[in-house]
Amino acid sequence: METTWTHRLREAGLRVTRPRLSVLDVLSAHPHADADTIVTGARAQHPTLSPQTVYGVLEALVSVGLARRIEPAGAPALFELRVGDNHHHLVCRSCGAVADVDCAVGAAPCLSPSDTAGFVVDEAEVVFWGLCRRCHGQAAEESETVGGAST
Amino acid sequence: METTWTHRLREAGLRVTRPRLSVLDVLSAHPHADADTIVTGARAQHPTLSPQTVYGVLEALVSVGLARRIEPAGAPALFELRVGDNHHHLVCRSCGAVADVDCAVGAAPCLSPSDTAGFVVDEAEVVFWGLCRRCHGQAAEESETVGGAST
DNA sequence: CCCCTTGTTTTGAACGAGTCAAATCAAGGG
DNA sequence: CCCTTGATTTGACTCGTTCAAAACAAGGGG
Repeated sequence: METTWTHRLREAGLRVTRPRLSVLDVLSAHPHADADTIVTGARAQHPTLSPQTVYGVLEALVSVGLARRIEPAGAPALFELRVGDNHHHLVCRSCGAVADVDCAVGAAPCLSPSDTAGFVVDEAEVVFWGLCRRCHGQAAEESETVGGAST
Repeated sequence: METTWTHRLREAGLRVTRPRLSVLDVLSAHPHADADTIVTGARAQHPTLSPQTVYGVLEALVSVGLARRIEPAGAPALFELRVGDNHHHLVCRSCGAVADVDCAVGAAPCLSPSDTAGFVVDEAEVVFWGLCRRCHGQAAEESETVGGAST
């Protein structure tokens, strides 16, 4: 349904505007998009949209819990619509691709550090670093080539 | 021993210079310092030290494995000398204080996401978010005051 | 249906953290 | 003591993001 976002926005106490619907559309199509990707994508529907507006929309969505911001080290922030389940992420060191992971084993094993040093912990954020299938495949090919085989 | 760092640097194939020793000193005293703190601290020993030099030193230390860089979301990067054990961190949402945590339960439970979506994972990074003892205490005091009690 | 209020968007400038590049300098082997 | 090469310095610059003021429009009240 097309008007689902309209309802979600109003339920959250936000006005329904074109920039917001465009951003939500882009996020549906790109589940882990950075601000720049969102600006570019949203301009398909709203060509005059400015980056600042997108930042404003994203902040509004995050603050009412319709979107979540993730910030992998060394990369611009990413936004996703999957909220409320505190899932984690796989990040490719080579191409930056991101995939979702449900919390590792059972409920929330990572929420139990052995010694919290007096901290009251409310969230455990986990990032798995590695290579995505494609980049890992390329790395393997290259080492083969280096090894001698060609073509 | 004062010359320990001298040996470590040489072992790593790095020249021993004043900026490097100063940075290492500051990191010993501040186990989770950001670049700015390091610049300020190191200037006690080397007043003309520039930020760019510190960035250079830090990059050198990280690249040879004498230091580790951590990047909590929404804050400047921090550097620490505790390396080689892939421990994790507690971060205070209020004041930014950081404490070390040994990996949660047993060996490395977090290194086993249920479904890796084709990724080859080489590291699991865990950040526990919450409030440190001091900030949690202040928050409690304030809600008490709001609730009615005083003094 | 129009007006008014208030939240949004727009415009444009500014910021902090970090990077890049060329020139100078000094560590430490010969 | 000199020379090579890596390290530091200087300065400009980039990127992602935030700030502020003015123009605008969503949508409730009359």
